[in-house]
Amino acid sequence: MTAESTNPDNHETHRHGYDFAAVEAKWQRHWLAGAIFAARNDAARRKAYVLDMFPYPSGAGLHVGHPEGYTATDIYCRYLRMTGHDVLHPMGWDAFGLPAEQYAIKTGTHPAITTRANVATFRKQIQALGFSYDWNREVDTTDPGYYKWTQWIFLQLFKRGLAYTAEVPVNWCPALGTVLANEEVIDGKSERGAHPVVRMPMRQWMLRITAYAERLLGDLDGLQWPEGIKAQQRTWIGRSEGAEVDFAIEGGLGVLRVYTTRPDTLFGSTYMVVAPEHPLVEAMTTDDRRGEVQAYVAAARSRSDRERTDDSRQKTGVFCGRMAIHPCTGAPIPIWVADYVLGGYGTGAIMAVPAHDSRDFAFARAYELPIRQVVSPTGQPLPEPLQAAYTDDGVALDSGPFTGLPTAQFKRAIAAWLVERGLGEPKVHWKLRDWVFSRQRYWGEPIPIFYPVVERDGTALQHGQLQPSDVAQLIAQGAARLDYERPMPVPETELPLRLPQTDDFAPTGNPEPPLAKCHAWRYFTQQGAWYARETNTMPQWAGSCWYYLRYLDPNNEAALASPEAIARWLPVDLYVGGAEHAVLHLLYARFWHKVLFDCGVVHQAEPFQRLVNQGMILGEDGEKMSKSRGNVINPDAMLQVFGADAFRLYEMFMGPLEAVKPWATAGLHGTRRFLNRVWALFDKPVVDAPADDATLRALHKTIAKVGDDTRELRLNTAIAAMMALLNDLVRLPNLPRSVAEPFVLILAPYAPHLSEELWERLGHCASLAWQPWPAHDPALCVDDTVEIPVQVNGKLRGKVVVAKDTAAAELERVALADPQVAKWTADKVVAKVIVVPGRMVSVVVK
RNA sequence: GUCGGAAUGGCGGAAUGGUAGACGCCGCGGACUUAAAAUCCGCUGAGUGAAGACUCGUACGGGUUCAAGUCCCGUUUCCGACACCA
Repeated sequence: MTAESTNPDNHETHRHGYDFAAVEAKWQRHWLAGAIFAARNDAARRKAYVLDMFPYPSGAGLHVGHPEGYTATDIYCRYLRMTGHDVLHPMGWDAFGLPAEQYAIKTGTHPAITTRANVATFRKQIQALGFSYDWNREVDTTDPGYYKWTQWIFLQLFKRGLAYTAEVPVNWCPALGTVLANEEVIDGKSERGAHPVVRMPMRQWMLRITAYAERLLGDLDGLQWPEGIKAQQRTWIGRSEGAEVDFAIEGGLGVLRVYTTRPDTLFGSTYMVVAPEHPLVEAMTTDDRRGEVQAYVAAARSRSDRERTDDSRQKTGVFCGRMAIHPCTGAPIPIWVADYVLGGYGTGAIMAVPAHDSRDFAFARAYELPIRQVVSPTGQPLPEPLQAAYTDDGVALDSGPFTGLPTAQFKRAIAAWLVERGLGEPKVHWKLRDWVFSRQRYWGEPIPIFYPVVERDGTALQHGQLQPSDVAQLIAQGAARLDYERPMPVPETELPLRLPQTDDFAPTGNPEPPLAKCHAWRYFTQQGAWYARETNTMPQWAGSCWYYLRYLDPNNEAALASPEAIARWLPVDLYVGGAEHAVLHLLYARFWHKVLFDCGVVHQAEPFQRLVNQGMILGEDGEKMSKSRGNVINPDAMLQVFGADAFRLYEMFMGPLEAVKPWATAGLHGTRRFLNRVWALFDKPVVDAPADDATLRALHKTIAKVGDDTRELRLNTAIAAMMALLNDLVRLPNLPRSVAEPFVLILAPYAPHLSEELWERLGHCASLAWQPWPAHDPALCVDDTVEIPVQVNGKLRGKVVVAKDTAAAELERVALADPQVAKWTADKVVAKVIVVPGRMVSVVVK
């Protein structure tokens, strides 16, 4: 008996089982104080790098979704330690981001202070769940020691020509005086206050992720990732094979180049469309159409991407007045300007084939343009008028020399034909765009770039007696400007480029970032000349792109991680997190990893070998948890009532890790009861006598199953198996040590606090965290006798109990002799008997 | 629309093509208690039956097989992602 259960002051907890609050606090202290889970590093042992997607430490604290993935990886890691692995299992904070900055603007509290407080809350909450993280490796993306290396990676990108600036539209909200992120803009209005938002071009940093499109696509094949995530990334990258074709523009205006994936429908092209931003729009527009076209282009420009791509919108466009010459038939076809063609994809111009493209079909219908069939399933035209575009492959018709060719052959033939005549060529295009990398925000990593300050005539602004604020004034007055054509990298030795301390996070009132107001930080002299720092900061994705590398060697000041640590731990063997990061985070991180691979920093092409998405936990009403629905479950409250072990167990017992599943607090009573029953089991005398055969078999089967299930992350069925074993053990008069010890050990990854306590009670002084996983005896995992179902004409009619290795002939004899079976075979002719020894007997009668 | 996933008792879920519903929740009955809670024992897919037992049953319609929740074809519904990318 322990002190808890005999202490009269503790009768409350005794009645409900053991004092889990005391036990859990005790072991959490013990693990932390002894750094029990510091990653061991012995090159002779197998390594495992198990990673959770690190959280953004929001002010709201942990929700029940966070511990779902964390518990799964914790169980897995504890299992791996017991099976002889060196395990790297770290945790950290993705702490740059919008909410802290918005809070700062509202309250004046510096984001660093908010962040520190939130991190402390998160750490405490996570530790209260007893996870076996190596806390010596905690990282925080807002720590200058961390973002020094985020900036360093940016410089590598810059040096390789993968970071560049371009004029890109941003969402500028004049009423709020700030630039908004896409997700802060809803239907062209600001999320807060519903003020109008205008799109205006601004100089932005871009990352050339498109240069890696081919590799980002190809390398997906070798990854152990959910099919859905791979499919999403493939779609996002959007490789498309087709051809570019030149159409001559009437009036000697050169050629209009289009991209199509269906060059086989070339003969069906009855008009052309260029995007409103196409460079030739101006030149192609005839004078009588100019007013109309200009108005259309202006209207299109003011529309947001979202509006323009709204599917339900009626297609619009204007005829520019000019005709193109069909390269095959020589027929003149009209050139239209319409915003259903996107400027940023392909060549920004298409040949419209209304008979075989649903968008062109809709447009042709609306503007009464001709529709010409050139493909059909059989090569015979479908009845006209067509009700919809026929977009499948088929056989060509009315296509000159190509008539009668199946689509695939046609595509090959026309490609050669186009190349031969210099009219076009096969071409691959990608949907993936370069990554807009700058944000007009304070709370992010400063981009380590600066520009010369020059006078009106372009000569360097000399130091003189100027102060930074004077320089700012000169620029404001137009007497000086930044030479954005000459971006210069901050020397690596000067990293980190720290965020300036400031209390002024308020929007600037113009599209410039808040850092533009930090004159003393922004303007500096070097060899007598003035320079100005970049004032855009990096997006939140930056820090999360490479954090898995910093964990390897978090305090290294000379490199982002030592070559030894990189060689030892990479790649990440298991990465667990939410599916909401299917595309962006996982694609960006893969991109950076490949760049670092090309830099020779890392040695695998891919960072994350195996990926698992935990399913969302819904509210008790089956709806997504949200404050407005009032169905949010607070994990702290659950821990208070049920304890960490019961909470962990419940989250895993709810169902498969990947599944979306509703919360049910009632279910926690089940896991709480289970743990109490385990505790009560040890009230039985622990004896050194051997266990009976049935118990031994049940134990060994359970050890095998829990091991298998844990490796496969089928944690729900592993728990069910341990519950079933307990149901057997409680019936025993006493508890053989040879059963008690393995049982505690297999339970340990799942309910580590209780297990440590029981392990100690069994007389062990060291933590069980590094105990070997109990071995199971395969001979004890099968029964000597088995119950064999007997089917007659496919229906279960009887069961016979036989020795497990009963031969087929004997099994058949016993089965047919069984009275229950005989009842169904009497008066019938046995036509066939299928015997699967050890499994079942199936009798066919007539 | 496209892509990915799912559909099994009152609920969460389990089932290498081979005894559907393990395990748990809820519920019901019983023991203990002055009583309740907690705990322990038992029952718990639907239907027929006194019982032995039988019939039906894994979204729907077909098919393959001695045997289908599981494999194949088609349909419906739900969830998630993408969505004018030519």
